Amino acid sequence: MYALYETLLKKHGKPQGQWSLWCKRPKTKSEKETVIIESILTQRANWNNVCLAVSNLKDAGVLGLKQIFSAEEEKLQRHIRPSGFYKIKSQRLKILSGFIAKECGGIDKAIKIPAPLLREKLLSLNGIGEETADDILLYAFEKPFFVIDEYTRRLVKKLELSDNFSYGRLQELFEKGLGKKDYALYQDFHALIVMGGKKDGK
DNA sequence: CACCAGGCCCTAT
DNA sequence: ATAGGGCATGGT
Repeated sequence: MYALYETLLKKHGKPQGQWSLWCKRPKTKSEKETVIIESILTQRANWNNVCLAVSNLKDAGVLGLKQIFSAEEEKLQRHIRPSGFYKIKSQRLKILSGFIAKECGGIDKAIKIPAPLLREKLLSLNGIGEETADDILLYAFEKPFFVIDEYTRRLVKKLELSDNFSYGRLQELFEKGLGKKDYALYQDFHALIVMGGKKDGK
C-alpha cells in the first residue's frame, strides 16, 4: 500500500494545497474551523461551488463556528447557496457548529476528546456520516483516520484492490496496509488520490 | 439542454 | 440489509 502512495507521489508531486485548504495542514484555529465548515459544504458538491460559498461566508464575516451558530438561518442559507443543497446544509452547519462550539466548548476542547469517542459523537449528529466525520478528524483535528470518498472507491475499483466496498473495509484496507497510523501520511495520500481522480488522472 | 460533482437521510422492500 | 429518491447549485 505504501508503494501505491509512492507511485502517486511521483506522478503528481507533493500536495501543496493548490486547490483547497485540505492539503495545507491548517494550523490556526480559524483555518481549522474553515476546514470543518468545508466538510459540510463539500458534500456531493463540486469544489468550485464550495469556494464560492466559503468566499461569501468570509465576506459576510461568518466564516467561523460561533458565527455560523449564531447566524440567522436565512442569511446563512443565502451565503452558502452556491454549494447546493443549501437548506439542508445550513441545518447541518448549525448542528455541527453547535456541537463543537457549545457542547464541546470549542475546538481546543474538542481536540482533546479521545478520537474514537469524538468520531462516535460526530456520527450521532444528523448530517454527519463516516466520510464527513473522518474529514473533520483527519484534516481539522489531525487524527489518523483514512478518508474514504468517491475518488478512493474509484481507485480501489480500478486497481482491483478489494471486492468489498463498504466504508469500514476500505478504511481498514488503507490503514492496515500502511501499517503506521500517521495523520500526515493519510492526508497526503488522500490528497494524491483526489488529485489523480480529478481530471486526466486515470 | 443534459449531465455531473470529494454525502447523507429517509423510506420502502 | 439494501436499493432508490430527494436535496440544489454552477460548470461543461
